[in-house]
Amino acid sequence: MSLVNEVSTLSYRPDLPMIVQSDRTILLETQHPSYMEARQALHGFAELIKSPEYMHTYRITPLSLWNAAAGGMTHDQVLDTLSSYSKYGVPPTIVGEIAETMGRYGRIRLEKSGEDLVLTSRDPLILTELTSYKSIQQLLERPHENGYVIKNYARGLIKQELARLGNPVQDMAGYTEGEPCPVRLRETTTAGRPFALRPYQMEAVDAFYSGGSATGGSGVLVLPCGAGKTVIGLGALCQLQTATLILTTNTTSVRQWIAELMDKTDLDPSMIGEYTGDRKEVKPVTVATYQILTHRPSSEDEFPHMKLFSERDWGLIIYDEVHLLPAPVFRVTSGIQATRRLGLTATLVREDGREEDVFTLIGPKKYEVPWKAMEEQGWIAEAHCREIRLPFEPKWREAYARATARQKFRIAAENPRKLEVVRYLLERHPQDQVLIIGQYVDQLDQMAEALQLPLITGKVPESERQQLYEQFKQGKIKRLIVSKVANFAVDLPDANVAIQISGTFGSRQEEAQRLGRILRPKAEENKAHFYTLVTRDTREQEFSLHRQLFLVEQGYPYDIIEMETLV
DNA sequence: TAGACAGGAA
DNA sequence: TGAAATCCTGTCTA
Repeated sequence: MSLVNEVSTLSYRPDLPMIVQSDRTILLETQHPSYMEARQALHGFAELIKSPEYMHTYRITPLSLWNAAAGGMTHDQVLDTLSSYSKYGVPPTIVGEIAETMGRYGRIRLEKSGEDLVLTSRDPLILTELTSYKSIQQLLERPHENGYVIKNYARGLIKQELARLGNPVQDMAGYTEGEPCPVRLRETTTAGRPFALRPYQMEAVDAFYSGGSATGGSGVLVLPCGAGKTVIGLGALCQLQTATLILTTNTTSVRQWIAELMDKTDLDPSMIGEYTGDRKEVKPVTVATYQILTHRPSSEDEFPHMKLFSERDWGLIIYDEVHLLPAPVFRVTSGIQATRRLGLTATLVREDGREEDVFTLIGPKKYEVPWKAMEEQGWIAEAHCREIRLPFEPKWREAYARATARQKFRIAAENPRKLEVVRYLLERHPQDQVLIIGQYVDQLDQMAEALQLPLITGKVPESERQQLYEQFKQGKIKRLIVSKVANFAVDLPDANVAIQISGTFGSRQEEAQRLGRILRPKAEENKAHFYTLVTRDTREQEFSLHRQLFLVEQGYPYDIIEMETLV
């Protein structure tokens, strides 16, 4: 470390792409020849927070460092990466902070001692310091030769509280095995096609399980859309052979999990249960929605369906789309820390900032497949992202200027000139399957009317949706306009071009999901196009930048095109 | 007993 | 920052 220190203060290397600042942010030049390489290296322990055209800003946070540490990265590796790309070396204060922060991961542990759960540390002083907090004290039962025995219900609470105090706990107390459930992956699907986990899917399952019952067995796997999250869940289930509760976002997804369980495992259908508004089955493998868990007759009542967590001796709980996990489910999860937990997601970021709860209550990031790596291996299509900026007509510019902050975003989003650009793009892609995606139903209505194209919103009955999906899938329809239904519909057919005419305020995961819609590998030319239409110099442009962060972090550059250069 | 629909929730 | 979609439950109809 002292070596890094010396080098960093002595040298100036103008040929390198990065500046590490003492506020733990990093500036990265995007035009630099080693930009891609540096981006990839940074991705392991820093978070992208701004991505204007020439200079990206990353930030190193405690959470990003702990996730890196949980993945086996050392602070020397982090510092090596930083110093090997940094023009001015690494400020000495940062060197110290990174070592200190990463050192905190694993410094405090929970261990099992007979029936007791013991909070312990190699460093008795730190234990004394932390247990002097009232909030911690009230969770302790009594002293122990290695530390403190905690109250039996406090396993989750104490981890949350200590993480809040900046000290993540490494939970080594192990898990209950759960009710056994013999199950294996099949080698051929019901349709007779050979089936096996792809290499990265196997690695993901191993990463989740590795370390056995103490360290392994809880955590989050981060996989792009189309990477086969469900299949990886099945892999974990077959690895553990235990009663499993699978939680997901909506009923379509519940049915899809069940279909996959039937198709790709040797479980008898009588062993698989659906727990939704329609049915309340509790079987060795049960699939439920988050919504039924959080439903309550009135806001003063208890959550009657939360008892599902204790209705069977679950050995594994799978949280699908863990970035959407609702707050009450976090609370219950805090109380069931002895059960193995697997989180699946395409984006670890939550727009509500509860990443820390995911880290402490579900577990650290265990494995991540970068989108670009999937693209290189041909598992997903190669995508081109373009932002097209267009002007207002004077009349609209005026309305925008007069509008309140609230209305501004919507006025910019509904800029009628977007229609011209959509027309132009449709002409450019005569043979492609195109999805036009938007946020406001009024705007979509007008667009559908003007272009004479079919439109799907939440109002369209399920049967009609299925029909349109089917025609689109067969190529009988080549264009489809969709509202936010596109975010939820698992059964939305694949396209190879998406035109986003408006999006929500700045949701990174929505952007990722929409790009995911067009990333299924294509038979002929394995290429996909993602266009996003934005009114120039408005709030819409700001929010668009925020939405793009996640994809830029994954290595998708956005080409900026001015509308005037198109027509 | 199933399906349609309204109303509330997050 | 706001709009839209979804889900769950209860009630009504056939």
